[in-house]
Amino acid sequence: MTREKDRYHHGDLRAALLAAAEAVLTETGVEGFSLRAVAKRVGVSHAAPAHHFGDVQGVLTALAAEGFRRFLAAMQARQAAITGGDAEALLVASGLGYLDFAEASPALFRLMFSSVRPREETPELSAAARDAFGHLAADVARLRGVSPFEDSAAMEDVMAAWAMVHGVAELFISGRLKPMQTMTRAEREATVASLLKRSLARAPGGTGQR
Amino acid sequence: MTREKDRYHHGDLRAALLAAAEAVLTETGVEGFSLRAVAKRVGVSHAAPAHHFGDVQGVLTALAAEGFRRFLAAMQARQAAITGGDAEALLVASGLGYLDFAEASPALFRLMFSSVRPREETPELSAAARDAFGHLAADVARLRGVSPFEDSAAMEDVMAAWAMVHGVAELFISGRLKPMQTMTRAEREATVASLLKRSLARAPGGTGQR
DNA sequence: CGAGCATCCTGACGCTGTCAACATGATCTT
DNA sequence: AAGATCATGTTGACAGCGTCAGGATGCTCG
Repeated sequence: MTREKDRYHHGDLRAALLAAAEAVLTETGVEGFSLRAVAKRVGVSHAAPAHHFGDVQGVLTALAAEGFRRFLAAMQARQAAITGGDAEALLVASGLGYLDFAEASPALFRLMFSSVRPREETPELSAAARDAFGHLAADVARLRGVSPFEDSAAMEDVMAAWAMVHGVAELFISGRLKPMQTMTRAEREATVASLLKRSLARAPGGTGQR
Repeated sequence: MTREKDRYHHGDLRAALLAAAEAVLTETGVEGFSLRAVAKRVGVSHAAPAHHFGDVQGVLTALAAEGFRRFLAAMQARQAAITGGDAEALLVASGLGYLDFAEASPALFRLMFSSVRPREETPELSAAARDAFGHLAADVARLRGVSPFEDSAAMEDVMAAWAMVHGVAELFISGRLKPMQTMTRAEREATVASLLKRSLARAPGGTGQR
């Protein structure tokens, strides 16, 4: 079953390249990302990555896909940390996991959500993104007792919660949410929970859309 | 006082470069942005932009600053279009203007909010961004009758409304808000208004932060 | 043991941003 | 009016970039 180390010329170059790529991404952002810098960091020739990922877009696509998987894991981890929570508490936990990820890996977060470089149509990436979205949808389904895909009001709940937590995440890692930057961690989480609950408060009458 | 046209070699190269830069940005995104492509589009040598903007970051910074000014104008335009609206209707109008801008200039929107390339500390850029934020804060101040900078509950309202509309904008231009992509313009605006009103619904008890 | 193949390297191409040196033309001083 | 000065724009060079073609290396399996 082919141990990771001591085989081939390098070992497991693909994984090593991905790790180095994330490091480069973190240091330089998507805009300054360089394939040659990744190769140099691993100590391999500048053209080696092409054999595993095709081109630079391939590397960024694989990175984004792995990002979505870890993103989902961050939400699940927050949920696993609470014991006797109701459906709303579980949804709030997902939101906090959402923010955990964005805060821990802002460059990766932006690559996933605000970049045109990864190939969106790739099966691996679109599946990983769909799973992450599905997690939020499932949270709302549990809360409302109905699938968002069959109930437009529940779908509006999904959009509301998602947009709210995503907006907070984006603005926060951009340093534009000044009031939240000065809070303690506990204060911040309480505020985020409060904001998320707002997003679940259905307006009287709702949208009126089908 | 030095007319814009018919002087120097080109005329008003700075403005022409900015216009070309926005076109290139729209076509290629931040990641594929090229200073030489901008120069070529204007029909000028590849090093000409340096005299007006220093380097590529200077161009993107100026572009982002102009973006924030037009961003503010889009919010004001929506407000000017309604006649007898109350404070909440005015805030919703700002939100719709927010989305107008993001939808009309997604690449510029991302440059302003999700890129590390513009120099944030530049006076021109930070002032333009501050004005845009101030507009939202003023909307909330009118709605609540108190300045968000003196009332933490009102500041939470600002964060809520901002995060909500920003999240909607980001997810929408990324094509990730599927249910909203299939709506008519009127349906979409009604949904956004509904979501924005959610963000203004204070939870019973609030956050409890100072 | 040797064929085949996945893996990795070398060298080249045109592209990029930035810099230094030079040309041009408007403005200001004397 | 003439010359100096400076903003404006050009040219050429440099290293770094992504990508491709071709060659080297070493594992795997017949």
